[in-house]
Amino acid sequence: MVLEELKLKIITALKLESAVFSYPPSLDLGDLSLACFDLAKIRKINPVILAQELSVSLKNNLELKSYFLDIKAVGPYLNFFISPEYLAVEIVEAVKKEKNNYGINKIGHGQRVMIEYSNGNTHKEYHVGHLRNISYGDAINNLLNANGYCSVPVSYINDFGIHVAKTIWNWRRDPVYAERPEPRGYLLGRCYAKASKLLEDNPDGKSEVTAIMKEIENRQGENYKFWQISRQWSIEYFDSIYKELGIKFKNIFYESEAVDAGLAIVKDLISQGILRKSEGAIIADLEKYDLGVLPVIRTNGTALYAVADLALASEKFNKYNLDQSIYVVDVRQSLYFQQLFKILELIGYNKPMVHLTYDFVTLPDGMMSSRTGNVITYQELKDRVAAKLLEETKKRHTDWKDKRIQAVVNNLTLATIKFEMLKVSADKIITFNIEEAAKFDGYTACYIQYSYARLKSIVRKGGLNILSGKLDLTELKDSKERSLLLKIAKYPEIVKIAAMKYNPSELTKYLFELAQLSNDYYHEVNILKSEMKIKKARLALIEAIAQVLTNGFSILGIKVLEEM
RNA sequence: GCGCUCGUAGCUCAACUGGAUAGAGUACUUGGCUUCGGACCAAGGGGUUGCAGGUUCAAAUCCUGCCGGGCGCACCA
Repeated sequence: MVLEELKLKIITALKLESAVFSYPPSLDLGDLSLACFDLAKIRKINPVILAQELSVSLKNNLELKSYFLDIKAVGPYLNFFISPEYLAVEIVEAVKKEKNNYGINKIGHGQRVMIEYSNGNTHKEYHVGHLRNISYGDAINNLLNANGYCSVPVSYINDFGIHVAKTIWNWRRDPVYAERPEPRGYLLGRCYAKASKLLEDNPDGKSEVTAIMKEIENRQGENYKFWQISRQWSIEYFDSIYKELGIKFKNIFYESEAVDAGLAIVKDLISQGILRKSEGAIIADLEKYDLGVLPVIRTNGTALYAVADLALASEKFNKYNLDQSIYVVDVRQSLYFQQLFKILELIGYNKPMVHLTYDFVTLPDGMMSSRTGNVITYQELKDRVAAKLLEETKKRHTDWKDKRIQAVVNNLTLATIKFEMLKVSADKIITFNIEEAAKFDGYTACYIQYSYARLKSIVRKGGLNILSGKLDLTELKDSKERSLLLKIAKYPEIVKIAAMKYNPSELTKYLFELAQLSNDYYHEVNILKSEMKIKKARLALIEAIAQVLTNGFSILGIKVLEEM
C-alpha cells in the first residue's frame, strides 16, 4: 500500500477529494503520473499550464519533499519521481513484514459471496472446458478472499439428466467398460461419448434410453440401483481431480437432491402467476422484459434444468446468508441466466447475482463437443503436457531420481495448464494447441517458475545468516533495482484490479513482467560477488521478489518450485 | 430474422475502460556461457487497430452504418 499512501499525500496536497493516477510509459518520465485534463476543465484553464503551475507549488510543499525526489510537468501530465531511498526501504520492509499477506486488502468488508464453479456432470467426461471453468472460478475465489470478501466456493453437479440414462444404457449393453483398468468415473465419460454416437439415428435405442430415464426419475428398479452406484464413481473421480488441482469446495450440490424442492417452487410460482401453462408445457413468459420464454416443465411433465436451479438458488440464499451469488458458467448460457435471475428477482431475491462468463476451449482443428467425439479430456491433456515436460526435465537433471523428477513434472504440468487457462481474458476463445503450450517459452508458467527457482538458488548460496544483522536498503541504487521496487509496489493494486474486473489475466501478465525484470536484473547485476553491504540489500530485494511471485501464484492456484 | 460477442504485427494475445511514441510472447535475423542455474539475456525488422463516416484538445477504445467469424433465441444443459 506504499503507492496508495503516496497518492493520498498528493491528493491532500492538492486539496482534492480524489484523483485518478496512471503510470508514465517510460520510467525516464517519472514513476507516477497525474493527468491534468479533468482538473483543467473544471478550472477552465489549459491543462499544460495547470500542470506547470501545480508542479511549482507541489515542489515547494515541505510534506512532499521527503517522499519525492522531483515533480515535473511534462505537457499536460504532472509526473512524480519517488525518492529512491523511501521506495527501497518502505517496499522491501513491507514485503518482509507482511509475507504471505503482502498485497491483500479489506475492501470486501467480509461480505459473503458464494461462487459456483467446476460443475461437472456425472456419467460424462471432465474435459478442457471444465478445466477452464475450474481454473477461472478458483482464481476468482482466491481473488475475492485476497480482497477481504468471505467467499464460499461451491460446485453443482448434474447427476440427473438424460445424459445419465444414455451412459447407463451403453454401459449395460457393452461389457468392455466394466473390464477396463482405468478409474470408473473416467470410463463413464468414454462410455457417454460412445453412447451419443450410437444413438444417432437409432430410434430403438432412444426409446430404451427414455425407459431407463423413467426408472431413474421414479427411483426404483435395476437401472436406478446402477445409477446410485455409478453416480458414486463419477463423484469419486471428480474428488480425485479436485484433490490433484488443490481445490476445495465448501459444499457440493446435486441436481437429484434439488429437483423435488424445485417442483414445489414451480407449483408455487404457477399460483403466483409467474409461471404458466403454454402449449402443454410450463413456461416463464418473460417477453415483456425482452427475455423471451423459458420452458421449465416439459409437455410430458418432466423437469427441465431451471427447476433444480430455482431450488438451488433459494437454498443458497436461505442457508448461507449471502450478500452476493456468482455463477461461473460458459457464455452460451447468458440468456438462460438472465432469465433465471429475472425469475428470482420476481420471487423477491434482491441480492446481486452475477453470471461470470467465459468463452469455450477449442482445438486447432475445430469445435469441441462430446457429441462429435472431438473432446479432449482433462486426463488426456494432462498426460500430453506431462509427457513433454518429463522429457525436458530428464534431460536437464540426469542425476535426479525418478521420484524427484516426477514431483517437479507434476507441479509444472498443473501450473502450465492453469496458467494457459488464465492468461487469456475470459471473453476470448482459447484454441488449445498442445504443441505450442508444451513448448514453455516466453509467457508461460515454466518461465516464471524458472525465474523463481534461480532467485531461490541465489538466496541458498548467499547464506541465510547474512540476512540477519543490520540491513541498509538504501544501497539499492541501480536503475534495474528501481524498476523492480516499483513493480513490487504495484502488486497490491493488481490484486485489486484483477478482482474488480474478475480478470485473473491481469495477474498472470503482472507476474510474467516481474519475472522478466528479475531475469534481466539477474544477468546485469551480480549479487553474490558484490560488496557485503550491497549484497545484503540485494538479497533482501530478491527475497521480496520471490515472495511476490509466491503470493501471486498462490492466487492463481499454483505452487512455486524451489528447484526445477 | 432478432439479440449477444469478437475482429489489433505472419501466429497467440495486451493496452490501467477516452490520454503520452499501440505493447508482449512466438516465429525470423544477429550477438552473448573461465560470470550467482542458458528452460536465460541483449539487439533488429514486422501496424492505415476489419472498412467508411461521426463525436473532441485527444479514439484501438464512444456513436452510426457496413463486412467477416462465433454463439444464443420453447420443451439440451
